[in-house]
Amino acid sequence: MKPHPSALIIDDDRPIRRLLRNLLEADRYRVFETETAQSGMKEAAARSPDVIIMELSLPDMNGLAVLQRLREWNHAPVLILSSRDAESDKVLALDSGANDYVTKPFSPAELLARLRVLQRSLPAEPDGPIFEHGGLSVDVTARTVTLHGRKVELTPTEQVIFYTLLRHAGKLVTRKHLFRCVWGTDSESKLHDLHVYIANLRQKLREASTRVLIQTEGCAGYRILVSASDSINDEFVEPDLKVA
Amino acid sequence: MKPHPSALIIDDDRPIRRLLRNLLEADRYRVFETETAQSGMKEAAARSPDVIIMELSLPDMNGLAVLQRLREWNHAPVLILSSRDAESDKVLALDSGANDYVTKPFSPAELLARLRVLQRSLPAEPDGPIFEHGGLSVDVTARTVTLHGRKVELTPTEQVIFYTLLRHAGKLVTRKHLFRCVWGTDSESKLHDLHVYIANLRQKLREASTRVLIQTEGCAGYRILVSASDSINDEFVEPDLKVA
DNA sequence: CTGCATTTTAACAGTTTTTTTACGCCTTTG
DNA sequence: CAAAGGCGTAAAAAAACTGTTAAAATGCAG
Repeated sequence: MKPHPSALIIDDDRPIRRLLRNLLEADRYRVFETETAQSGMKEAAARSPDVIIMELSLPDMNGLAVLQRLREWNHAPVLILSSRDAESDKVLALDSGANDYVTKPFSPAELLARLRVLQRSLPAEPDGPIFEHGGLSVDVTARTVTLHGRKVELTPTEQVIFYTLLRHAGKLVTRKHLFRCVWGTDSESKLHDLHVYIANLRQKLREASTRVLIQTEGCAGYRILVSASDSINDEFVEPDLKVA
Repeated sequence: MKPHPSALIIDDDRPIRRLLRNLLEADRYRVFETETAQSGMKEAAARSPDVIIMELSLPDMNGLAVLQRLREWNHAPVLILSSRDAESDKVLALDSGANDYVTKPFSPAELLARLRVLQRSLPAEPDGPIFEHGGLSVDVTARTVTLHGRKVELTPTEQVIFYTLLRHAGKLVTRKHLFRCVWGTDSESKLHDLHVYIANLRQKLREASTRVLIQTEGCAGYRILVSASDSINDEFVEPDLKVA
């Protein structure tokens, strides 16, 4: 999803256009506007907006015809914002390719909400966040960790620890913090367990690659380092990982 | 597109339900109906309707909560048909996952047109209803699964589980997600059932071919893998499947 | 009502994960 | 230097979880 979606307004009523522009820009849209069907179609082609807001009664062409011609090549969602509120108008418009129909006068908040619906229904859900750096790739939705091609099998608890370390890659993670993340308690009773898990993690990571290191820090906690190459002396980076 | 789309009505008002049923059946819908939110979610899971029409004020649960819980696993378009016409109701519902909002009393023709829009904008059911990969072919509309020529007979529940796993082939599917898809609830009470169904599925799949594997992942869920050949050592692929 | 298919329940076996236990290395410190 | 404490590793025990099978309950069509 673009950080700032764009909207194209096709309406011959200047006050309405200004009202819409203010509304949309307050909601962080990039706004384009035109008065006529002809220029509207040109703008739609030139700007390829994320959504189109259109009046049905345009000076130079029937709105329905515009819709049909638009739909031949453009798949951006179209919201009809019209003063005509006859049932037949609505049905015809919706069946001609419009995605929603709002009558004037309209509720600004509702219009914005309906635009959000159109935005939401558009993009096919992409795969979840994938972190990748130096042969280490973590697919959060698939819950898989691969280290230069080799799949690393982690138990649930190992995953929690690994992801927690990775989330703060390069930074120190205190044992206390790990206790809380894994067992929900900061009691020292699980100290032995942590040692065991760290050992297991190290072994599994070592079997796959030398590019990931878990350092021990004083009597405080651990720190994970990911290097771009196999050379230990390489500069270790601090990836900006976000894991659920 | 299925020849006869199905619709689920969730409304506690019997006359409204009858009105809607007549309307929809005249438009060649297969219609299911329930009165409560609880049974509504179960029906949504069991029938997997092409569209859901729902009242916001339900006797047993807030409609917004239903929407949000539904959206965690079900992507069928939802049209809210409510007597509440406050702007805040509309905005909240639309932002909670509803795809359209119509107030009672409503125009029948407009409602049908809006339903057609929802059908049209669906996840754009792509390459026809048949999925095929490495000897596994699934015809969703005919509800048949064949594995290198051999037909696999699956019970309805097995199909839901199988399709759900397949839809996220290669990805982890949590038990919670499966619970919701199959039973419409995330209660752990069905844990045993899930074990049984997975076992049955594995057996049926094994009898037909070794190309389909259902892996168990930690204490999280399952993951399905489909390979191109019978060799177990072959690289398992993650087909880009979209099943309705 | 009866019979069939499906779903649910229940019991048990098998596996994985977590925890416990034991031991050895290393550094610190009196 | 020796003792103590923190840490790493390995293996075994315990617990939790999952797989499998069979039987009982349920729901549905004829």
